[in-house]
Amino acid sequence: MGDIATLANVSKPTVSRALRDSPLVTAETKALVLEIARKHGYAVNRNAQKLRDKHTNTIAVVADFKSFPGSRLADPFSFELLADVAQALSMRNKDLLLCAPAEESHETYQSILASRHADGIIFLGQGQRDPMLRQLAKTDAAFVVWGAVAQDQPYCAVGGANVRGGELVGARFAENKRRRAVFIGGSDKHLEMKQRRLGFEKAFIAKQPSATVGHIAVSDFSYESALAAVTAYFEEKNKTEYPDAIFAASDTIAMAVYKALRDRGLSIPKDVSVIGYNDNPHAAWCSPSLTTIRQDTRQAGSLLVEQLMLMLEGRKPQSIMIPAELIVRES
Amino acid sequence: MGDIATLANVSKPTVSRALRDSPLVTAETKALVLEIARKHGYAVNRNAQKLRDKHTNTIAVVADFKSFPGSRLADPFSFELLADVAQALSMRNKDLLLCAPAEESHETYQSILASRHADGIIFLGQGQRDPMLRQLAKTDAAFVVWGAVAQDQPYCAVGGANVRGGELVGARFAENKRRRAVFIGGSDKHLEMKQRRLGFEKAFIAKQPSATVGHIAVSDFSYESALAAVTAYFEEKNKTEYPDAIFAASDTIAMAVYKALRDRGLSIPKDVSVIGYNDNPHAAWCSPSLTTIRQDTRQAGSLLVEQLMLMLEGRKPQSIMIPAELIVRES
DNA sequence: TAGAACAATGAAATCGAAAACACGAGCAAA
DNA sequence: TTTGCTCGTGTTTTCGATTTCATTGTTCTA
Repeated sequence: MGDIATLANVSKPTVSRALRDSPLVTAETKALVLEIARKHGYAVNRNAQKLRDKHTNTIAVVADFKSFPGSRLADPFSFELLADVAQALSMRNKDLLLCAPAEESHETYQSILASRHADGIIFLGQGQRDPMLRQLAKTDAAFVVWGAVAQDQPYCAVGGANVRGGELVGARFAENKRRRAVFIGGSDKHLEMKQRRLGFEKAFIAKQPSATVGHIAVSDFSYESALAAVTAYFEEKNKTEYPDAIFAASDTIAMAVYKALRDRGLSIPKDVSVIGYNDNPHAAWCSPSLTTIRQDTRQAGSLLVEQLMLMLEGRKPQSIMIPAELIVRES
Repeated sequence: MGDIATLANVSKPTVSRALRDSPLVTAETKALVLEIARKHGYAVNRNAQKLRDKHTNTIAVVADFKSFPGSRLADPFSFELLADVAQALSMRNKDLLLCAPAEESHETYQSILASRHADGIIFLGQGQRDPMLRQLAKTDAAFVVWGAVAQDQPYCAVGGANVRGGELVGARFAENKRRRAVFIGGSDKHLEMKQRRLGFEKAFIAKQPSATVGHIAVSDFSYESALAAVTAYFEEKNKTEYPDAIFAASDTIAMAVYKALRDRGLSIPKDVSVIGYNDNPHAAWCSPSLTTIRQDTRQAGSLLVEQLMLMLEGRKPQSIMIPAELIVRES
């Protein structure tokens, strides 16, 4: 910056002001400085800026790419969410630091903020880290979470209306006169999964009091483990006990269900209805196309960013639920 | 840092050295400083560090999330690649700055480096930005690109063996005695697409000299535009001219082909063979399961990072092709 | 025409860490 | 006993931009 100043025959502060388009410098000087800076490919050093300004203008985004080490991709839903968060941040001119932390402790995340790596954190996926997040909330850390929105939560979360989503599925199965429904998804440690299951069971049984509801637990949300879980389930039941409706907690799991049903020669939806969650692109493309629950990731992304910005301005953020919509297709 | 120094009864540089585990300080002092720092939740200010050190330890990754504005996700392949690049970077303790630049010019990217935002750039997807990249290569910018590897390229690229991939498909169709093959993919401005098409046509015609090869161009790689393009293609042909083999430049496009064929009551693979590209997870799940070309994104990610690191060390990087593998399934 | 108000600019201090350099103590060799 | 070296530590300077605060002219008002 000193060089530019010399070249323009002004002082460093003037260059700084010109570059930040301050009203304190003449249009003439401004133009001169800008021209010289451009010509020499000069760009202000962001690190000096960050040091001086004491804020970094960047947000750390924590995403779990792999549902477990060595597996293939997590559900594409996470990526849509990431893409939409990225867009929301870029609209506010914030930089996005993508984190896949090695160690999962609140100290790790505190130090991201303490070291001025980022001004705030967005967690894409609450998963099983609720206890850690509660710890983190005790500090003055600025963060928001995509996940279940609950009553007693000491931190700000934005998430789908999971209970409602479950209810929609339960009601739909009931309407179609299904009698042996099964939920397949994660354990109750996963708050979102628990909400979906609860809403589902309640709504289904309310309308079909004499029907039954089962539960298949999967350890992670990969296709492989879901397939293993469903297969095991079928193998220990005899044919008369087979479900006639399956609610999969994600579309990826639903694909594993499709496979298991096809292997057994069961037809979808005649023998068994299937409903998924998230409305992955290919839910619409597969055959039969998959009925599923859609959550608007675009809206989710911008709400997450919006609430975090509120926190950074010192204002109070709000936990928000975004609607769940049943997309009825063939399954 | 000054405070920690006072508390530990030493000077700032000693704290600095202790924290960086320098051999110049006593194990005793080191332990004391570490303990005090931990207790007070102190973390070194990364921005001051970056300013002083003149390098940022962060890499900018440019990813195109949307194939065109307003569309849904780009092909999941990009995300697998992103995930694997993220992992490769985190193994080297590099931070990942995710960029979705508004303006696509070499100046934009130069200024990311000039402003010390990042030390280097990884472009995930060459797309149509080859001319821009050539401009950028004229500067001393450190960057690598996922995309087509070509002879006269003035920059370092890591990419799939697209010609070879195309050849595998062409050979496979020829083996199956197909006579009217069609390639559906992007224009020749997209170097990767061009390579796939060329390899395909050459290999197919070589083994089936009397056969024909057609070409359907799609503007972007979304399901919707692919479906529109295929549909239009079928509508202007009469039945006898229908292809009996279709090579889709991505699995997403292949799904659109599936849909179009199903709509016309054509059976896969009896009437028409279909082969895709990338081996998306659900290529294996759909029915009939999709024969496709696999590229190892894990390897791609670590090679991209490795070559970039070479550049940053001042050594000469190398463009590298990773193998294409034909995954034979039902289609 | 003096004095105030104002507009544009410059000098110096600051952010937090790290490297260069300096220094004193302890020890070995001469 | 003196010189010279190593070891641990402290002093000082530096990185580059920005924000006081001070300083010029300039214009306007009484």
